[in-house]
Amino acid sequence: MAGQKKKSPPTRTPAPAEAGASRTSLWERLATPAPAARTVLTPERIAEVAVGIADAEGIEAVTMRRLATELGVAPMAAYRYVSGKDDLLELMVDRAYGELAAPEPGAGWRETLRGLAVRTRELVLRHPWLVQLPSGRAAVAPTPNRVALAEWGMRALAEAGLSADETMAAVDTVGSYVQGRTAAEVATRHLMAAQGAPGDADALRTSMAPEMTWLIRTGRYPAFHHYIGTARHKDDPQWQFETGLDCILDGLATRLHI
Amino acid sequence: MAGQKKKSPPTRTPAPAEAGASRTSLWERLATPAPAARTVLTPERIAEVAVGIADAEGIEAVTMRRLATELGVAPMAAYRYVSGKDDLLELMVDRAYGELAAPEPGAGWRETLRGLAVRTRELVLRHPWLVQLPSGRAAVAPTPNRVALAEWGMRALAEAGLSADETMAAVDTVGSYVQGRTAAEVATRHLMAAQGAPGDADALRTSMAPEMTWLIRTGRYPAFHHYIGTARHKDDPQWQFETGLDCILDGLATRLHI
DNA sequence: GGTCTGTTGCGTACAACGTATCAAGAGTAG
DNA sequence: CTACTCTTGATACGTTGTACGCAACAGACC
Repeated sequence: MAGQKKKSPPTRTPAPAEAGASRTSLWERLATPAPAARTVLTPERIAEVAVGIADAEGIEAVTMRRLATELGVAPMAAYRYVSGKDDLLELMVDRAYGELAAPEPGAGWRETLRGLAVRTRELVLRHPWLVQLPSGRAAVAPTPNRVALAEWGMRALAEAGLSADETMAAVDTVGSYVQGRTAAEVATRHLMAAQGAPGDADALRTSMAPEMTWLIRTGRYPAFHHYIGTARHKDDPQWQFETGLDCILDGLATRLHI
Repeated sequence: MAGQKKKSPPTRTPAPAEAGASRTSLWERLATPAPAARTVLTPERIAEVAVGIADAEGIEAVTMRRLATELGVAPMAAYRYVSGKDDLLELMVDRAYGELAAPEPGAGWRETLRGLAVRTRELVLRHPWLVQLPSGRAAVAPTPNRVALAEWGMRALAEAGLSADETMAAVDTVGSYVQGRTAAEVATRHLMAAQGAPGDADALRTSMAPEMTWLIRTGRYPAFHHYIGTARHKDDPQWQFETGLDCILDGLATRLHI
């Protein structure tokens, strides 16, 4: 089934320029076992190098030219494997999510879901660009390893005897929370890191982004001001993340009677 | 305090090119009452026109040139008011969030939080680009109207007698969920709208994006396959949103004893 | 009313990006 | 060795964001 004699069908469609209609899903294209010729470039290597750039210098440093340079290859070479930059980003996302290991089957649904959420947060902190993708498509694209994450969550809930709708709602709820919360955490960290305004000692004292400091001073947000002033865990994103997560898991247990 | 005689201080700093160090927060710059000269352009009009473009043709149609054309103005004119495209996006986001009205004070914390979440989802569905921003900074920037949303949430929880940490955790948890869930919903809708692959009747029957269909067929995701095949509310994002939201509200009530 | 001052908008220009297109190269099968 | 196919290179184009300097206008004061 691998190699035919004459007029062998093209083994891998060369990234069909995303022609509106028949967009074969990148993963489908990549699944053909790569018939081997002069193979200098592979999707894995492309993804690995791109992830390396993004980790080291941020997602905005990942340009097709920079990637090519890093790969020691001409600027257009990677286009044989990805149909455009969006595909590249999807490849990167999938590689990153590939770092997540499957949960051990023994644990209960709650421990499993909690572990997946916590480890996903750690993954995002390791690769902050996961929640800073410039594409919007890649940010939520169903890549194989990302779908695997949902699969694990659903398997964990199988024991609970929920309906299909309830199971999906539970998994998606936790997933949405993780995505939203980690995005906010990474953004906050970036805002704080970018501060350097002189004379804004308030910003450092209250550990707040300077833009936020000014907003607070307008007096439009008394409750916000009060709470942010007295909160003790304000600089403990892990506590915030896990507190919210535990609330959600409580809620699932309560409402779904599990 | 408004007009001095001679050597009057410059009334509005002309968008200081974002010089790393002293980044005055856009909102601070805009707060100076605009000393009136030949005012053809205002931040409000810029935001309004930009939002109009994004609503009609998607966020990728919003370029500085296109914006200038629509404003009937030279390409660089808007740079007097925004220091770059990121600022423009922030302006747009804030204008969109400005559509949200403050909740009525009478209701309890749960109804208020629920109403804010539901109405925020409707807002995002009205302006899908809110969760497709190419910047990542603008996507989570604390703009005045967005902070106002958090403020309302905190005021609603004031009656519940929670600690500052608990209050912030509750508001941020709901907010993160809304952000994550709506982003996924908008992305799914886009994926489905972009489908047109011939011969993929399965995609339509199961109302799944074609990329997802292929992934499922690999057999790597049996639980996912099973649940998505039997779920009845699979095409009812509102049900999914509200179910998850109610779970979270339940969880807050349970864990925080309110 | 004339002049002065500073803000507002315009025009040009450039570097960087994503990507289309075609030609050349490497490798294997016969 | 020859023919064929897949892979990479080179070149180039259109579009984007934006730096820079200059011209036009409004109002304040003499």
